[in-house]
Amino acid sequence: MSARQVTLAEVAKQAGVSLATASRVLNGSTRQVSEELSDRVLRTAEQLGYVPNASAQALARNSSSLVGLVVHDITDPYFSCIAAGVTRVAEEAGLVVVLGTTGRRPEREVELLSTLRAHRARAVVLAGSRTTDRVAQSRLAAEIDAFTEQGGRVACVSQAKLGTDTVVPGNRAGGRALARSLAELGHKKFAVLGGPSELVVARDRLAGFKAGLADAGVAPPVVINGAFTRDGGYEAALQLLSSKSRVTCVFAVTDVMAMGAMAALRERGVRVPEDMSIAGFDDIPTLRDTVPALSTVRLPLEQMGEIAAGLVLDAGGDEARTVRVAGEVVLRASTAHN
Amino acid sequence: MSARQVTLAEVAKQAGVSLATASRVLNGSTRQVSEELSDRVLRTAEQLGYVPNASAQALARNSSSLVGLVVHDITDPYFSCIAAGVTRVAEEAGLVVVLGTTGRRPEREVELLSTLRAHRARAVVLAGSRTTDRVAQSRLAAEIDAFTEQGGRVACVSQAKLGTDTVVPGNRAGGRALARSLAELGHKKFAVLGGPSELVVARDRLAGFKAGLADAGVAPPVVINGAFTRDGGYEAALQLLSSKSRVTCVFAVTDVMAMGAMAALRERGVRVPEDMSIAGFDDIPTLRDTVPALSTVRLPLEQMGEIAAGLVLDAGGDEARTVRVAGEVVLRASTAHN
DNA sequence: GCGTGGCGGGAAAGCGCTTTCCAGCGCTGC
DNA sequence: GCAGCGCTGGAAAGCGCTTTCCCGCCACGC
Repeated sequence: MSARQVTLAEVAKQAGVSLATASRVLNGSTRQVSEELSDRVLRTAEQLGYVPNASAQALARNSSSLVGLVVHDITDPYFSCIAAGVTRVAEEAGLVVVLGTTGRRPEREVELLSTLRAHRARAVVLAGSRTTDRVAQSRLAAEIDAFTEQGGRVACVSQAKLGTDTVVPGNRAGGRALARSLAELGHKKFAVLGGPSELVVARDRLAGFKAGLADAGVAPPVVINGAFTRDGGYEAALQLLSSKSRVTCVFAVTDVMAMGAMAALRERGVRVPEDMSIAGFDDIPTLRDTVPALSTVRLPLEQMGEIAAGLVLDAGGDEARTVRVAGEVVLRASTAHN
Repeated sequence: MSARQVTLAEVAKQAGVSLATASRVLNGSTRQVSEELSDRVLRTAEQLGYVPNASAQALARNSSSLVGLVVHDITDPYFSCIAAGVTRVAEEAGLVVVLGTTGRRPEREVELLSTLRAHRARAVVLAGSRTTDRVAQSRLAAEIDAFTEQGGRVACVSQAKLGTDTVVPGNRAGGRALARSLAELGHKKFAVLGGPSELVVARDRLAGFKAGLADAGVAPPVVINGAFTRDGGYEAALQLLSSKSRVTCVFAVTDVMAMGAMAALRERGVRVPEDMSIAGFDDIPTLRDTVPALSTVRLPLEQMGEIAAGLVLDAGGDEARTVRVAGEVVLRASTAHN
């Protein structure tokens, strides 16, 4: 084993041409090569099973074919959908996706970016949600600068005041619209299961929701913060149930949290939607199969990944571009009239 | 922008040492360097924000820090769980994961492997399910050979007669055990929603299930084949309902298919488990939140990813190793006595 | 005192490509 | 007839590292 790899030099020699010619044939050089030589090179390359060494190419060209993708947790449907979108676009462009997971640790994000920089990734999509932690943010910003200085491009999914291209879901507007729809159903007493207070996404959705309630002349909601996960939603719901508040409708700031919350309600014998209405945010695909079907604000997750990848791949100007993606309220069986 | 990248040479010059010394300091060379020089190098590297060029390192060392991961569809929880396991192990080992998705097209698998070979990935985990398509299989085998020839390692998740390290879930045994458990509940008339007949995983689970029924002295099941997806399960279930067969229990060969089937049953007003019991296979995390909770055969998906990554990362002998992972029958609310 | 061996440091030869630069050649235009 | 041009092919200089090889130095043992 470990038969040494076929190199361009071997192909060239075998075909009786120079290294330069072989290189020109086997890669879309601007230079023309006569059909005869070209054929010969192609044939011998094929015959020898030649595969160019990507590292060498990257080194010589000073640019690689890697695209980074940084997510918190790939098992979370929110992220895996975005990942699907990003990989689709990247693969179509003949690029290769490097997947990094942070486990929700901001410092991991910085580490990953640095690794990606080491690999001279040509672009990175950051799909983690930004925090309000000043220190973490500034370190991240510094790393992003270093990355772009080197000629790499960065795009974020979800808002980030980081001066990068960004795909911004309508978190605030979505939350607001949802609140109004729910108020129209006659609910008067709301609870919100919010994520960790330092997450911008969570804050925006909450703020939007509050604004929507205010629009409808409804009292502000009870807010319970929990982890941004299924179990976080579960815990938060339990906490809500054990509190004295008599709410009739609860909004979990992500679908994943809402699923956890529904499990908690079910366990405690609280019927959805008869005793309690519940809604989430994102419209992850698994929602189709919950019972009752969960009301939510639909975000085109895969498409968001595609857009982010698109932004980051076509050069664009120096200007940071922002693409807004609207959320659409989808009322299903988990929310009823009150 | 595009301020040229800090190179080792610059660090060396700045620190007043040779290239060799700088290299030795900044990477775990076996050679010792005096503390004084070492300090100086480290300090200037830090100060200049030096990040080694991974491509150059890969080229010089003739080995990269890339690990490939090939899945059919990253949004499928089965694969995303495995992916989580693989990335965890890879990241701990300081490696970087390259994610490739095939969309269930066998030729894509070959392409991806070739790309990974171009990148001199040091290892690859193939998480797609093998098919019985001879041509596709032999092309894949050839590509795997080429990859290993080059010193890369390959591991497969799910059985593959490909001569690679393999993590083998107990598909047959799991199917068999499940069948027996279900027969014990008193069911006499079964249906199986099988995947495409050329998928080995699907076949094995089906075969095991049939064997289990035979063990219990129950008649063979009605078999309906559909796509290996949620919608495939949905369609297959509809087909089952419109057929004349009066079955009381249905086994979908994957949880994802089972979820689709449950949706179909729900739509048609067939109550689970009162009118029909249903069970799946895999125990994907989302199962926790279906109603009724789905009976299944539990596979430690994330762990399988970890094991595969482990196999592929620690050198091991030339021998192809096989790790068997047992499935455990988990009966939940979706299956009832008959 | 001098060969020996161990050790820290540097020069330089690659690793497998890309790309610049130059040589040769057949044209055109004066 | 020849300067000038466009075009194809090859030689060779990198790209940023790692690693071999060599050199000088010091501590030893005889």
